[in-house]
Amino acid sequence: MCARRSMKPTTAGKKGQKRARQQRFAFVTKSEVDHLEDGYRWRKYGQKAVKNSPFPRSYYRCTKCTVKKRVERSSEDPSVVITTYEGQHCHHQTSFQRGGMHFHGGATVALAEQMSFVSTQQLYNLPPLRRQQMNPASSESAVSSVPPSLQQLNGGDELRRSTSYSPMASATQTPSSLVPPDVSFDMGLLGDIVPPGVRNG
DNA sequence: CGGCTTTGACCGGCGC
DNA sequence: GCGCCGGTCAAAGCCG
Repeated sequence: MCARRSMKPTTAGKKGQKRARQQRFAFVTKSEVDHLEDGYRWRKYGQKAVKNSPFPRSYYRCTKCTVKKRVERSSEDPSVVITTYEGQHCHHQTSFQRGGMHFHGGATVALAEQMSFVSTQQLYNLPPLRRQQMNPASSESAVSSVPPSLQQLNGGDELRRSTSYSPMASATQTPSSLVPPDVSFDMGLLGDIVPPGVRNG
């Protein structure tokens, strides 16, 4: 209303570094709620309506660190929520591990099993497909090893057709197949979300 | 009283 | 060079 941001070099002031070069990890989840409880405290700091989807995109930021989370619903399947994590948590879970009985100990595991790990690149390959140079080979993308199922989609137009998130359906049935033990999820995010024991199998 | 959510506006980058 | 889009901030309001 008044003097908004006097001089915030943050908005996009990273002109030198262009855009955040933090690890990004996106995955698809089938949930009614767009806010997935991953054990961290998220504070909503913005919401914008995107062209790709009739649903608005929500922006969350960890109250403990600078990790950001983007949540948007699929334009095809309102029940499908696309969550994109940016950055790594440098702290422990705030809650849910003790009093947060919302999920028991295996909550994280269940969560991971529900999710379909999709490389950000795939998400950026969706319809709009504007900037391809976003992450050509800078390995900026989160996942280096994409499951065969996903690769298939990545190679075909299926992803942007109607089977958008077919892998998710499979995930509901055979999640293990989507996440081979070879996958190198060194992105802290996954590591924080999924216990080491689970990642190893 | 504190914390979180909501809404609008502004900025920066990229595409055409 | 202009326009469009995405992303973030900031203030106000509401709820616990």
